Amino acid sequence: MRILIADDHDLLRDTLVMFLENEGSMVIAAVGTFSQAAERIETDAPYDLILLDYNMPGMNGLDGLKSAIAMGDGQKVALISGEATKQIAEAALEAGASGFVPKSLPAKSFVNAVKFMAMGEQYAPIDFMTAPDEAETNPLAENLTDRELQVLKGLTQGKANKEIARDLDVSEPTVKLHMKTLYRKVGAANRTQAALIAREAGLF
Amino acid sequence: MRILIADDHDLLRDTLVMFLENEGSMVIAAVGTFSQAAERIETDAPYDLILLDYNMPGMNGLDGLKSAIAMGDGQKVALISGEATKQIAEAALEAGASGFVPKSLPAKSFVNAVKFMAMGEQYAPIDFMTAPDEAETNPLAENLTDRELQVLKGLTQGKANKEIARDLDVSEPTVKLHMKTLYRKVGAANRTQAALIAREAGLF
DNA sequence: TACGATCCTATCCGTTCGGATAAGTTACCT
DNA sequence: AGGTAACTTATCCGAACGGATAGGATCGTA
Repeated sequence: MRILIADDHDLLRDTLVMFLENEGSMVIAAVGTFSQAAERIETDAPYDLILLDYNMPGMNGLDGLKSAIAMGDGQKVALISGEATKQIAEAALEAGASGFVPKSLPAKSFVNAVKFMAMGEQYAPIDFMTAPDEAETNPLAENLTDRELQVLKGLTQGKANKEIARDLDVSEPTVKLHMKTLYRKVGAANRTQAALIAREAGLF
Repeated sequence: MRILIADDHDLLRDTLVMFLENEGSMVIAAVGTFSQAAERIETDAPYDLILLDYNMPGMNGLDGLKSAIAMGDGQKVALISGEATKQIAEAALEAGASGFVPKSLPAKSFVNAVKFMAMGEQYAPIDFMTAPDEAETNPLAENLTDRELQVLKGLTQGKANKEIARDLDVSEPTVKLHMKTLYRKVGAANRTQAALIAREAGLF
């Protein structure tokens, strides 16, 4: 079984290679950047499974995953990550990944997951995926009307009321009203606070 | 040689334990949170070396490192991390850590570093420590005077000029002047943009 | 149909901002 | 001693903002 591992943490990569090869019946190739991984996929295909680290030079979020899937010609590509959220994992599976493997997984389970995915199954740790979305989409966005969200978006881009009014094709007083009400809703005393709160909540 | 490893990534922990024990002459204890590590230090001391992950439940930045050093009664404590910056590494060594080990280290070097530190030496990878500060502390902060930074800090807390003036014990016109000049310096058209830019840059 | 929620517009008023200008004080460096 | 940079205060003015208030339009639901 041929496996390609791409992770920029040498420490994990080296120990992982040793661990997997110890398992027998596995041949592991390991690289440290996405571009190296892409090269291997080009020249060294096919692999039974390709593991890509989410935080790795060249990955650029899920872009790397997607292009690896595209160029892999049917090869199975899975995401591995230490910090990624459930949302990212879902997006990865959505994009066609064979699985998502958090680094918080015990090594034994990791081996099983690798075998599982190499056989063509889709893998993701149940407990990780069923964990409640932290505070759902956003406690903020829920209470805001569409218009208020649009105004807030303009605000987080540092725009003046007048600009926002022009963008939304409404009058300035209208924008000011939405502004005032959304301040109340998000608990801000002024526009700067509102903008920071929105950013903090990960909006836009 | 007794080693305690605390890291919340089971994957790395498991493989690492195996790798180190394979080396012979090492007895490894491994836990996944800072509180577990603290417990081991309390009951299971002494260790020849204690390795703490920087991103781990309960660590709270360098607080965990410091308290581990304090309670360790002379035991050597080192920091291990995948994402930490050079600044953090320096602060850790400053705080009395026996070393700093990035996860980007090859497994072989890792073993050497562990032995080195267990012998009482201070370790940190040269290339990592001598790497230029990425764009210095912050391209922004460099050009701002002390006062301007203080004003900017107040701004990122959503305060009004008047509040900031009171906090810094200066008059409001003074704050406004600093405001104006720092807008120019960071390239902001208004206070909201300045606040967002500062946050974006990781200031405060 | 009536109600309520949402969205839009408008006016008014006081406050806050943003910018220009002028000028004083320290402190440090040459 | 002179020069420079940073920090400080002040005044003035126009623009933007924050809040209150009072309508009107639309839409879905009771």
